[in-house]
Parts: sequence; structure tokens; C-alpha cells
Amino acid sequence: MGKAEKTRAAIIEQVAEVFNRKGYSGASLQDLTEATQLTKGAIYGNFADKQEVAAEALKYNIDRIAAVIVENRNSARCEADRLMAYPNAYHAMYKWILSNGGCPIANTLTDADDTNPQLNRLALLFVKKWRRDVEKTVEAGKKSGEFLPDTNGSEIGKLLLTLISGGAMLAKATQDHGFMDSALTQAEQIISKQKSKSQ
Amino acid sequence: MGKAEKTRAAIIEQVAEVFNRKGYSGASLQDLTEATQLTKGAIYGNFADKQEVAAEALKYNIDRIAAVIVENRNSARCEADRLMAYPNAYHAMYKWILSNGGCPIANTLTDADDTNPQLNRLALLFVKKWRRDVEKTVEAGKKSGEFLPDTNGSEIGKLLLTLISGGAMLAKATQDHGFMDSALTQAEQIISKQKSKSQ
Amino acid sequence: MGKAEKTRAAIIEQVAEVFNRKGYSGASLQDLTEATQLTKGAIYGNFADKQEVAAEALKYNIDRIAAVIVENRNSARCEADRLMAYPNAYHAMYKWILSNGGCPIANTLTDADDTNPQLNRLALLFVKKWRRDVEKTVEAGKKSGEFLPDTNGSEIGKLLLTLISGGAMLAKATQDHGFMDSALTQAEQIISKQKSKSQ
Amino acid sequence: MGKAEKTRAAIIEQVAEVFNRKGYSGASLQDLTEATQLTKGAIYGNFADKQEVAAEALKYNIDRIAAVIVENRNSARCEADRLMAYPNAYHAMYKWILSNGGCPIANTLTDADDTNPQLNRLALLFVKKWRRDVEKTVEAGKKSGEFLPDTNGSEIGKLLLTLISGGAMLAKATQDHGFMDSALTQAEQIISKQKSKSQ
DNA sequence: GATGAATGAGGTTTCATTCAT
DNA sequence: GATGAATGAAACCTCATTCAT
Repeated sequence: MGKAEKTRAAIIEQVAEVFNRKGYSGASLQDLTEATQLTKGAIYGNFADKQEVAAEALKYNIDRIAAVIVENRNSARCEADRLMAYPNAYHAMYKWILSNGGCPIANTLTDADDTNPQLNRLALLFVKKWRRDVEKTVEAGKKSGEFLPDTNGSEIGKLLLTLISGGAMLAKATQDHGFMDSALTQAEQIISKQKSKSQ
Repeated sequence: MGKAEKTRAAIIEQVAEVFNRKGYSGASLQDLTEATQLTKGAIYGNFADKQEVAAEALKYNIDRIAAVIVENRNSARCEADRLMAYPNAYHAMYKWILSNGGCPIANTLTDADDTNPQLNRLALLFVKKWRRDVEKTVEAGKKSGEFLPDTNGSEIGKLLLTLISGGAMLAKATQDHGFMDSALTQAEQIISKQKSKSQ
Repeated sequence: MGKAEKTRAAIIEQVAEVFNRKGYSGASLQDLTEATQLTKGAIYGNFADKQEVAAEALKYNIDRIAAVIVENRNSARCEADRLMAYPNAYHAMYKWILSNGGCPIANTLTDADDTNPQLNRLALLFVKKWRRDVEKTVEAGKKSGEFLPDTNGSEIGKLLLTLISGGAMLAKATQDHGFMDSALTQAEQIISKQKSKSQ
Repeated sequence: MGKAEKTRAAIIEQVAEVFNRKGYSGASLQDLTEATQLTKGAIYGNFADKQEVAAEALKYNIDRIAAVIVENRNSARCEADRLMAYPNAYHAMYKWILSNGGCPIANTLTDADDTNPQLNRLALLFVKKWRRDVEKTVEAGKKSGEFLPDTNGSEIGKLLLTLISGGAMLAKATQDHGFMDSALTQAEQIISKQKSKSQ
């Protein structure tokens, strides 16, 4: 990693929370220079514009969550555990998420809606990938007999997303971790119910 | 209703969607003048500042939803129906919600977090009231024998809020009504499961 | 006095202090409506514009001072007493002046300098009249033998004005009445010194 | 001196007359950009707000006068000359003062009274220092036998201030230098009269 | 004749971005 | 390549004034 790339990475790391907390338009260049202890020039030397910084920061935030999900999926021994990777990942991370300004997916989808298509697209890509992965896992589980034949992968994907990002949003906003706990418990129950009795 | 009150009401009505779509800081005075076809002076003649316009617009948006919930609760014949009022209300309104920039609660809670305490407070008040009403209803249902004795009102309140506002958020963001449908169905199932078998 | 004239007079009386305290541009229409308990429309019904209100208010303030000077002059028995009318008038009024925002002449001459020629002209007219009256009085006193032949009316007029308006300005600004006292005493000494010994 | 400090100094120098002429609220940002040939952004890059620019401009104006007074005081050979430093300084500067919008002390004390406490405080500090210095000088002169034992330092300080700032105010307003001349002459006489005959 | 809602120009300030050093 | 002073558009807000009712 060259020097320039190191600086870029350091900037991204340090502004990720700022953007997540204040949103794209709420975070000013001054917020970024304060968070990074760099000058405006330094930021513009490493990024084309604020937009690009925000996009990279969002990618960074999403990747941190995605990495934990992937980790959990990779260590799973059955398809149900591969689904459990989602609630498990958030279970492992939710203290970090709540102290970092909330769920970046929820924040981006509500904040950047009409104002910032690029950020929106990035968040939607994550949603799409999540749904596709859940669907594939459910299909695999049905083929192997682990899941009941009428298990609906699309439905489960939507519910996991809704419960988890909705729970994170409300837990952050109310400062009541109970929202996250309830949502994750409910998500786990939904997954469990799909298991065929022979399991 | 005096002329001033009419204008105030008209402004609120016309800017409610703008604020819901763009958020407090994303919506500029110019956005407001374009939406209302009034001048800046006219807006400042009727409101103390942008903050007040935003607060009134949020109240308006919340009230529209609250009104439908209340309506549904009032026409309910049993405690379970009183809980069903929540998903039913969103079922009735979700086309309007999705075409108006999404769920104002979700939008406000993610947008106004650190920037705008007053709007945040308004949204949190709605959340609190929702939870309290659900808890009272569950208690009443347990007393009357309609609900199982171990029904947990707090848990149900949190899940309804999470599913419904999370579903609305994702449906809006993805333009996929399925998120809302799945969330509402799930919410209904959760309510149904609490009914004692004798019912 | 017709009704319209009564309203005009009442407005002038009530805004005189506001203009004296805040200056022409510092006093807003809102300040005027608050001071008069009237609507903007009522003020514009009775005056062409803010400028006219300010001019009338200044005339009112100047006239209150001029009236006391004239009163003192009229009751004077000799030319020296006619000069003493100036410090005497301010002696009689300075509590009122200091509690009303200071000397309107000093305020206008410094405030309205470049911004408001009309108000400036009004204040300068008062200055001119003061100087002319002092000069005439001195001439009369010299003719009658009351004053020394080398008494310089122009000089005395300037000094009286400088001491009195300067003293009022500093007394108001420092909240120290001593400035006014010292200036008036000094003015009186200057006048006394002009008396011929035969008196 | 870094570039920023040079710009700051240049701005202060160029706007000092504008503020002295138009007053704090009368001088608009546009006036400042026109006087400096800089953009609004450049001004806000070098000062926190208009208030700060005004305060620095007033300090600059006061300092120019104070510097000449100090210079005169330092070259004085006796206590009487130390008092004469005040009229002498204004004698040396009054062309500059009158062509620059008048005496900044008089302007500030009447203009900024209720509107701008910080500027008021700056002007009052100068008044206080002037009075204290005069009193100390008089005390020293009395001890050394240069002044009569009943010389009243407080009285003399007030009269010098009143005559000089009042004279400047009227000279500026009437465009008649005579006001300044008479006031300075009178001030000199007051000082001379305190000298003990043995001197 | 009085009202007060609406106007629109102008006020101060902040922002993302550029560019000479 | 980094700096930070300068830009200028756009932000929020206030003002004196007008005019339909």
C-alpha cells in the first residue's frame, strides 16, 4: 500500500462515523478536517470531492458489517446456521453499531433517498446481495432436506432485513437496546421454524 | 379560521412531503417556497423559523398516521383487533406513505438524530405512545382472558414498531412493496399467536 | 386637533425615545409598533414612511429641549441670564435626557451623519439657531455694557454647545452624571467671566 | 507576518473608516467587501463575524489616537505638558479625525450604546484610561509643586474629555473646524490655570 | 381609515471547491 | 503533494413597504 493509499484509508476510517452520524449533507468539510486532523487540501488531494469521500466511508461501514456476516457464514456447519449468521453478526456488532451512529444501511436508505443517488445505490446493493444470499441458502437447505419444502427464501430475506435494520434503527433512536434484542430473537425464531422436523 | 391560520395550514400541508423526503437540513427555504408558491417573507410571517415549519410538518405527517390508527382502534371489537389496528392502519396507508417519501417516523429518527433534537423528540413521543398503548391493550386482553397469560406487551410493542417502520423504510428504499407486505403479515401472525385457544 | 392629528402626535410621543435610543437605522418598524401598540398599517396611514416618523420624533425631542431653553431665556432679566438659560435648561432636564437615551443632538449628529441627511439637517438647524441666539445675546450685552467689549459671541456659542452636548454624551455613556455637572459648571464660569466689573 | 495576518491587518485598515462613518449596524458586509475589494468569504475566513471586524476596526481607530497621545506624553518635560498631550494630540490629528468620519470615541459611545455592548466597552475603557492617567498626572504635579494644591484631577479629566470629544463631534457634524479649535484652546486654558505661580 | 398578510430586496453567515504558493 | 486563503453560490432570516380586504 503506497503512501497515498494509506492516507486515503486513514481518512476513510476516520470519517466513516461522522458520515454515519450526520448524514451526507449534514457532515461538512470542516467536520471531516476535524475528524482527520487534516487540511481541506489534503482531503481534496486524495478524493475528487465530498461525494467520493462519503461513498468510500459508506463502503467501509458496510464492509465492516458484511465481513462479520461472511465470517459467520463461513464457519456455519448447516444452512440454518448460514441464515443465523445474520442475526449473529448483528448480535456481535450491535454495541459498535449503536455507538457509531446507528445502522449505516438504515441511515443511508432514509437519509440519502432523494438527495444522493450514489450512496443510495450502494446501500441498495447490500440489500440485494443480502436477499440473494438468503434465497440461495434457503434453496440449498430445501434441497438438502434441512428446511421444510414450503420455506420461502424471499420472505425470510425480507423479514431478516426488516427486523434487523428496523431493530437497529429503533434501538439507536430510543437508546433502548431492547429493540435490537427483540428483533434478533424474532429473527432467530423465524429461521428455526423453517427447519424440518427430521433435523 | 382566519387568513393567517389558513395560510399556515396550507404551508404545512404543502411542505410536509418535502421535509419527509429531504429531511430537515436537506430541505431548503427555496424548496419550501417552491412547494408553497409563496415568498420567504410569507413563510417567516407565519412561522418563527424553519425549525418551526419542520416541526409542524412532522406533526402533520405523524398525525395523519396516528389518526388512522386511532380510527382502527376505535372500531375494534376485541383487544386483538385493537392490536391489529397498527398493521391495519399501515396496510390502509402504505401507498400514501411510500409515495410521500416514506415513513416519517423512520425518516425522522435516522435523519434528525444529532442535528435536530426537537424533531427527534416528536418522533420519540409517538414511539413511546405506541408502546404504551400496546402494553395497555395487552394487559386488558390478559385480564379478559383473550390473550395467553404469558403474552409480553412490551415485546409485542417493540416488534410491531420494528416490523412496521422497518418494513416501510425498506419498501420505500427498494420500491418493493413486498417488504411492507411481509412485515405486516408477520406482525399479524405475532398478534394472532397471543390469542388463548378458548377464543 | 382632528383625530388623525391626535394619532400622529401620540405616535411621535411614543417613538421619540425609541429613535433616540436606537438611532434611525437601529429602530425597526417592529420597535415602533411595539412602542405604540399600533399596527404597521396604522403607522403608514399616518406617515409617509419611517423617515418621516423619525424626523417628527427628532423634532419632538429637540423641541422639548428648545422649549425649556426658551422658557429660561424669556424669564431672564439680563443678557448674562439669557446665556445662562442654556446650562440652566440642561440642568433642569438632564435626568430626563439621560434616562431617555441621551442628548438627541449628539445622538443624531453622530448617528445620522452619512446615512440620513434629513435628520442631520434638523440637528444642524438647532445648532445654528443656538449659535445665532448666543451671538445676538452677546452683542446686546456688549451694547448695554453688561459684557466686556472683547467678549466673543461665536466662541461662547461654540463652547456652550461643545460642553453641554459633549457632557451629556459622556454622562449618558459612562452613566456618570459628573460629566454633565462639570460641563455645566464650566459653562457657567465661562459666561460669568464675560461680565464687565461694573456689574 | 503570515499571509493571513497581512490580510487581516489590511482589512482592518480599510474598514476602520467605514465603521467609523456608518456605525456598526449601518456598515453592511457589502460595504466591507467594497472597501476591501475582497469577497465575503475572504472576510469570514479572517474574522469570526462582523462583530469581530468591527471590534478590531475600533481598536485600530482608538489606537491611532492613543499612540499620538502617548507620544506627546512621553516627550513632555513637566506634568502640565503631560496634560497638554491631550489637546496637542488632537490638534495634530484633527484633520485626519474629521476626514475619517469623526471621533471614534464619540461615534461609538452614541452609536453602539444599546446595540453593541462590546464596542461600547472598548470605548469606555479608553475613557477610563484617559481619566486615570489625567488624575495620576495631576497628583504628581501637586506633589512636585507644579500644580496648585486644590487642582482637581477628576474634574480636569472630565472636562478634557468633554471638550475634546464634544468639539470633535461638532466640528465633524458642522464641518466647522472652529469647534475643535475653541475646544482645544479652552482645554489648554484650563490646564494652564492649574499651574502654581512659582512656576 | 385600519388591518396584517405578503412582498422582495438585502442582511449575515456557511459551504464545497479551487489554486497560487 | 500539501497548504490554507480566497471564491461565490446558496443558506437562513429581517426589513421597510404595499395592498386586498
